[in-house]
Amino acid sequence: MEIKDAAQLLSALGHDARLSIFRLLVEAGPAGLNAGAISDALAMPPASASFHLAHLSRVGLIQGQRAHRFIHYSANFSSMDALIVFLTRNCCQGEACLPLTAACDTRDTRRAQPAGD
Amino acid sequence: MEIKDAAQLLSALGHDARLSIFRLLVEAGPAGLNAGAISDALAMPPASASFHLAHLSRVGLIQGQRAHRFIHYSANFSSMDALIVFLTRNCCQGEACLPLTAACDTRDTRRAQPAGD
DNA sequence: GCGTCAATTCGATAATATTCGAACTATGGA
DNA sequence: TCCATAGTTCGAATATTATCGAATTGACGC
Repeated sequence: MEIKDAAQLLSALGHDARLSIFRLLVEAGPAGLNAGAISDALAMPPASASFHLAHLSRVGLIQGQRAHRFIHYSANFSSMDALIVFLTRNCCQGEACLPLTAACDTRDTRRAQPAGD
Repeated sequence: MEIKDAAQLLSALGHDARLSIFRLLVEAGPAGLNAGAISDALAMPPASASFHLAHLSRVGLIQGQRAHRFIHYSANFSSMDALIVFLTRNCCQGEACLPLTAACDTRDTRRAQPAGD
């Protein structure tokens, strides 16, 4: 991943509405949610939700798949993964700079982490 | 960390110039770099660099400390750490969704990772 | 075909961010 | 005090982004 790609992803996430959508989908897991459920959950006008969903989709952070009359959106975990790797690569000259991230093994124990809520 | 705070950090990083600065400082480690070295390394006019440094500093992703005539900027690793935790919290319904991040233990082995460059 | 529901696109407005030369402030040395 | 250097702030043009009602497209059942 290059600077431009990473900046595009970060910029897409750097907005309250889009970050809320993305987090919702990240927590929803691979099954995802349809557009109506998203705009409903976040009390956002459908047109606004659609605008932001299109943006997230365009940069590859989420994807939508039509099922009958609904479009199910889900987070693209691998692009989030790549983004985190980009951010932390060659970091901090070998010091242990990310204790919370390190403590999180990206599996089930994460849910028990004192994540600083 | 709340949505608004995270969005502010992501938005700050969501710009080529600022992301380049931040990555430069992340790789520079705790010692950091002074403003001139940064604008020099990135071929950026001092006024532009200063504008972006101020932005990153305002949201807490970096900090500057004066030393004689220089101001040494360095990355704030703990805010990056908190941001990553925020992004990945309660994610993916317990599936192992972040293999690359998981493979990175945030210590010295990271530098040997096949990070997908 | 027609009505209905899910979702998107259009469009016009409003707000916010970016750029960077020039002027300015701060620090340190002669 | 005066000069040089490091860095910031000002300012004004430019560019980008967000908002969301209304119109539109697409899918389904009847």
